[in-house]
Amino acid sequence: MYCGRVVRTKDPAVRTLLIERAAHMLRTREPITLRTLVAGTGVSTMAVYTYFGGMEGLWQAMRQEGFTRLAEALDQVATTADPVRDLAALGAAYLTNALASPDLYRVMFDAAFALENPAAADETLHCLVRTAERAKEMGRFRSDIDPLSLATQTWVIGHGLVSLVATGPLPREALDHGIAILTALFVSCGDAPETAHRSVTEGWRL
Amino acid sequence: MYCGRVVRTKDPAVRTLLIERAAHMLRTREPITLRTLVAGTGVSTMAVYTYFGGMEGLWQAMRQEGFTRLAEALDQVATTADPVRDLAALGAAYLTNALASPDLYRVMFDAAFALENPAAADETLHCLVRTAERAKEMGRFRSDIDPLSLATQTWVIGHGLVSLVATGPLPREALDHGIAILTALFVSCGDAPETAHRSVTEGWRL
DNA sequence: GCCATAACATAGCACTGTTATGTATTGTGG
DNA sequence: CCACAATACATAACAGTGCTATGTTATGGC
Repeated sequence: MYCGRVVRTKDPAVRTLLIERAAHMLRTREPITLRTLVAGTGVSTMAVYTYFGGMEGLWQAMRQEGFTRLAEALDQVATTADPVRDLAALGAAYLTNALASPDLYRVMFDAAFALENPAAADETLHCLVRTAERAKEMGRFRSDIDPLSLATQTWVIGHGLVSLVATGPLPREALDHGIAILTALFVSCGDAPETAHRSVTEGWRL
Repeated sequence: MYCGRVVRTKDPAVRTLLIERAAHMLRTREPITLRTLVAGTGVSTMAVYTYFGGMEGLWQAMRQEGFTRLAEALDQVATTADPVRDLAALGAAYLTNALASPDLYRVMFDAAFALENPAAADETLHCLVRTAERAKEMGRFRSDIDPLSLATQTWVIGHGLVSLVATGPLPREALDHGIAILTALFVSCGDAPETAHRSVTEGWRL
């Protein structure tokens, strides 16, 4: 059996260089095109095709990078003895991360990436689910509460808030609505109203 | 003082023709470009510039059209004796309208249209606010509830749901989470849990 | 040391939105 | 009534886009 010879290997440094340059151009609001991306880097336009298979592949890589950073940001949220506070803090971290780089956020949730990487969504939800489970085990939530559903609902609230604020319709102060909605949601899960309100306002530090 | 003469007037029919054709191409997933848009219509590419000032102007007109249709869809929601049900129905109508034409929805909330037409958002919120006021007057909500805030929160929930479902991360069944979140929100406003649940499930017909 | 194969560079293609330029049309003031 | 000025519209060109065809260079296994 003939095994084809592998003769040249891609340089991973070039790949990360392009991604970081694209991320930088995204931050500085420069339009990212094939030619502006490679300009000044010394590499030619073909590099985008050998490393990403085209511009769409680069955007996919950017989305992956965005989800990775989001997961890191959520992981850095402190775990305290109050899981309800932590759940609100995770929501706040979601907002902070998204509003810190709204352009990357827009790329992440750009349409037409359906099912491209369904694991990314689950990964994002994972720490939310664990925190919800913890709150349930501590007796803050009723035993019939589904942690995954609650995590999803928390995500929905955070995403709706940051979407409407980032794209313009709602002013930045509207983020405070998150406190009321989350508190109502957690109370409906069995937490005591005063306790829930205190935990949420404590975790909701933007 | 010299007043310039107005000698030729634009034909409004051409404007609506282009908008409707663009809307149709949006529905049929055809890529909308300057040339594909005017192809077959008999008008030349310059028409887009005389009527919209360019492609960006056409997208703005599309957004306006989208918000107008959304307002009409919300206006068609029946007003019953149960304002809490109506509030949930408005949320459901928002989802239905958005998912019926997800591409138009994406255009509407496309980024970089910040403050382009801030009245559009208020217009969208208006019937939500009125319904919230009605529920408050009927004693379903506490007297300290701010209808505008509650309407905004309802909008945030609906928008978060439809965004995550339309762009892929969440499956369509996730729309059912709206019932739990809205019920929790309305209960937090003073409505009785059983009554709120019944009203929301009644209004939440997708 | 071959030499097949991948990495890379160059030039061109079809397409995009936009604009410059020329023509046709039309309402109105004299 | 009608000449004219200003607008609507058509044609063609321009700069820029992503992408691909083609040629060149470099490299690692036999």
